[in-house]
Amino acid sequence: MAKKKFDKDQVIDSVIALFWQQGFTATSIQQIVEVTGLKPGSIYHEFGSKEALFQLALTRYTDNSIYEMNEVLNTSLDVCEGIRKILSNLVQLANQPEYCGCFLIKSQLELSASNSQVYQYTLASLQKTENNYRNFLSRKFDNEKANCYARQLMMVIFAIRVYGYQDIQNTSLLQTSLELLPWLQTE
Amino acid sequence: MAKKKFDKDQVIDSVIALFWQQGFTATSIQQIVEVTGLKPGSIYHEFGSKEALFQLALTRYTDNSIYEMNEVLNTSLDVCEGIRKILSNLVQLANQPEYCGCFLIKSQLELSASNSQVYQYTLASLQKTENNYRNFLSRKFDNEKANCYARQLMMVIFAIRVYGYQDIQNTSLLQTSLELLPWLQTE
DNA sequence: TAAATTATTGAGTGATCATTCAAAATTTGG
DNA sequence: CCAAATTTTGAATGATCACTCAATAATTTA
Repeated sequence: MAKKKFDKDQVIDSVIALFWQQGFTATSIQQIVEVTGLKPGSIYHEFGSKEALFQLALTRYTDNSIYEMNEVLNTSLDVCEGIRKILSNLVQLANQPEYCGCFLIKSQLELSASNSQVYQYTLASLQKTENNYRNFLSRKFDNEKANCYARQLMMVIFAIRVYGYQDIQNTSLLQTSLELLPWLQTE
Repeated sequence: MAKKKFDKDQVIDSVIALFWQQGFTATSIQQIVEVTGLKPGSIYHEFGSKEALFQLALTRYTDNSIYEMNEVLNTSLDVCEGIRKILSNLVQLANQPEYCGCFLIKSQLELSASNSQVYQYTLASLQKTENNYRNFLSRKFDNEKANCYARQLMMVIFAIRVYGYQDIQNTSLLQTSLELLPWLQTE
């Protein structure tokens, strides 16, 4: 067996930014060739298709997002403080000049008309995210409340992700988010 | 002057659905040829470019959306009732099987990396929508409150637009929206 | 009706699209 | 070190992309 020369993980990493910024359709294999340094043949030998590579990139993004999310949540002493930290981080991202939204949401909107496997994946992943928040919230709240709050939280996160393109002052987006979720205030 | 044979407005109307569903990049001139019955030459003679036609389609969608929004608002006796009707309509749209989100938001996310004129238009249009809500809310609330509530409302609307892809039961999305905006309850 | 003006045509432009594959290079097992 | 296995190559595939333009058709003006 011949050993692989290039690092598959590294290729996926460099491709994430491309797909994230431009979307699936607007990103060409040629651009992937330029960014990765691989030739078309190598890309297709390793990944099979543009769509399969896109799925790998999106999966890595999602897994990484959920991992980081849980890291913030699990290092917080208070449940609500953890959520607040998450929201604060999202708003901070939204205020960066090179902000390009949420890869998962962008993909969902772009591919919604196709009903492809990748689109189904975005649906499932966002549901998984909500479930993750619900589980975390049930540390503090009863099941009914955790359920309601998790959905509210998801909606506010969606809102931040989209509103983030609008350039308003740094603090305002976070403030409005906290107004929408009064139960986040522990005091 | 030779009289025009085809109805420009009608062409734009048939093209809206195409761009709305598939996005700018994924929609080809060939598809536009098929849908409108026009030949490529006619399309370019009349509209100049794919992007210009897209802009016309998006502008009509936006103008129409704001018109319909104001129609609902102005035929409501109470300010909050008007807003509730808007939200209810949006949720109802989101629950239709052929739901394809908000054309403006989809375009914003797709074109955000390009920083094109169309992208700038999406930013301005969504800002205009928020201003419209703020003006309406100031019928009932003082300026400060109208400002806060308009932003909250925009965020909830963004959230509905995105969450709408997830297939949850009909009532749940509206209920969560109303939970997020308790000031909508007049009683 | 004749001439001028404009709309429409549709085959054709070169560029770029995702993808392929036989050949070359590389690596490993014996 | 040789042979088998695997990776990598990169030119080439046909399809499709947005777009053009000289020719034709339709309409208006004079």
